[in-house]
Amino acid sequence: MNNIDLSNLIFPDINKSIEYYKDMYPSRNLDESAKVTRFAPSPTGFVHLGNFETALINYILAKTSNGIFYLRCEDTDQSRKVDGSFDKIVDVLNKYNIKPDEYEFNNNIVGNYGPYIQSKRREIYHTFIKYLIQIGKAYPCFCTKEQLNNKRKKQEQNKERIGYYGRHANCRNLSIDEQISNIKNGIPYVIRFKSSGDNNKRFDFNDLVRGIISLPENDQDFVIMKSNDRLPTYHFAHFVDDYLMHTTHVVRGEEWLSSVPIHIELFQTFNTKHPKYIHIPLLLKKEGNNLRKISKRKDPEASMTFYEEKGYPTQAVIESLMTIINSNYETWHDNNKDKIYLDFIFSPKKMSATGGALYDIEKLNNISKNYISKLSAKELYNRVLNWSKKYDKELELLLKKYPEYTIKIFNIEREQKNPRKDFICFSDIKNQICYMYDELFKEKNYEFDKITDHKEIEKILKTYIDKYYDINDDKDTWFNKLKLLSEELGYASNIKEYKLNLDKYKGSIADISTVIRVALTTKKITPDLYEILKILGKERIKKRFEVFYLN
RNA sequence: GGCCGGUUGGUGAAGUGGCUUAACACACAUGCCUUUCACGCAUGCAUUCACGGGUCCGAAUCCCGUACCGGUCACCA
Repeated sequence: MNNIDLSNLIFPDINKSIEYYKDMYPSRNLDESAKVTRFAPSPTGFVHLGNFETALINYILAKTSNGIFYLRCEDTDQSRKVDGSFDKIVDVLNKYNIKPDEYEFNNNIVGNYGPYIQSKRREIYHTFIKYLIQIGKAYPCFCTKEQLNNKRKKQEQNKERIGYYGRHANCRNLSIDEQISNIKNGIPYVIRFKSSGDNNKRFDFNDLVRGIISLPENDQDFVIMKSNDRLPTYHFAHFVDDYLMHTTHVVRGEEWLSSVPIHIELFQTFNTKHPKYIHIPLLLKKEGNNLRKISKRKDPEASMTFYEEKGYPTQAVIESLMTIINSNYETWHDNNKDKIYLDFIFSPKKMSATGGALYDIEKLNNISKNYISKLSAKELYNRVLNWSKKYDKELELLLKKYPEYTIKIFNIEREQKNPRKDFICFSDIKNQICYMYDELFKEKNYEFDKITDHKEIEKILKTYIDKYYDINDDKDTWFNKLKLLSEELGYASNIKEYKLNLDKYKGSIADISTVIRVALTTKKITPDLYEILKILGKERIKKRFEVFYLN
């Protein structure tokens, strides 16, 4: 009995060689500088902001080098798999217009290096594992979970390095006959890689963000195939897939940095170059005095659905991530206003290696505010309408009922050099302009400021509407009339004048405007009053004023 | 506990030995403009780069030590 017999016993149906697959997936015919990258999420739930950041960087790397960006579904952990979550991932990528060149979706394979779903690549993994067994670089391990736990406890007690390595790797020394009879007796087993590394030796590893790092060689006999579903673990699937798919750059979270020795050893075993690695810092969040990983459960902003529900424009989300990804991005963008993020030359070295980038929602708000302010009224209308279809039915109805009217509202202090910036995201809008629609003008918490006396309010409103307001006035005329109104009622028409003679006046034109504004909208803060009056129309103005008339 | 990474204002950070009396942006504050709100503009906001020591004419930048924070040590990715 020898390794060949063992490998045939474990994989009786595998009869292809690794050469077969190497031929099947030849080198990609690309320029030397072209980068092949991938987004390789596991379908375990919703899309995390950090995952999305990874996807974005991978995409940028490929697109800016005339390379290939592909999507690979890493579903080797069947127990954590959540139905429909891969669809969500595809959906998010689509929304943000991050289009993979190669992918597999709904049984439709695009690209020559598939399948792109790991659970469908079982035969390929098995072929590689069979080969490793044959050359004596992998072996079945029959240790139970309990035995492994005990081993770990013992190691902890003895203050030894924890793990399955060297003399702690019991099953490594089983004879072929023992292995074969165990398998024939139906004892469950995993396949482990037989490491030939030495933990006391070190090697230099070049991480594209951090530079050269000295790491110890791997000597762990890590698991490469799980026992019940016979699927590979991440480490092995990473090697096989990125090897056969000819990935040139792997972008992943910092948590993988400590697995690098394992991955390097795998690539070395097959005498092949490993891809370049870009380990990006984790997105962290401050909680009290401690930092922690941004988490799906505690932080709504960790999920990409948060940004969609709130109605942040996708461009704003990408912009804000770009400022995190490369700190010189913002300056570049200010100097290249007409360019898009794909024109920017991304440099991993410019990435912060600080393991503590706090995702700053304030920053996103600012970027988003600016972005929305630059949209035309028509464009904004379309975007908000589109958003409302899914997230705000009431708003959708209104937008559809009053398209022209709404665009007029959106156009107040917009489409000019320095537009107004008061919408952070689409979900913000309804509340800010609710007073423009009678249907939404229900909750009435009038924010009167200085003048609260009802008699005075009535007098101001009545005089204004009866004597002064004319919807056809141009802005100067309108404003002059406001001055006349102020003077007639004993208020200063000029603020400076008022400040100089506080006791001469009841107040100033500012107080008069506030009364009109609040009576009309309930709010102290609104866009330009002249425009609002004009858009509301005289009838509606009258109605809103009448509420304040004492009988 | 072992190994790896990190530590510059309220926040993201620039900075790799002298051009830094620490850039830029967000946030905040004040003022100007202004009918209000906003926009815009102006000003302010780290005498100091976790701490201690060393090298040097010169250190946020190089070296050593300490502290703290994060990651990892699964048949999860």
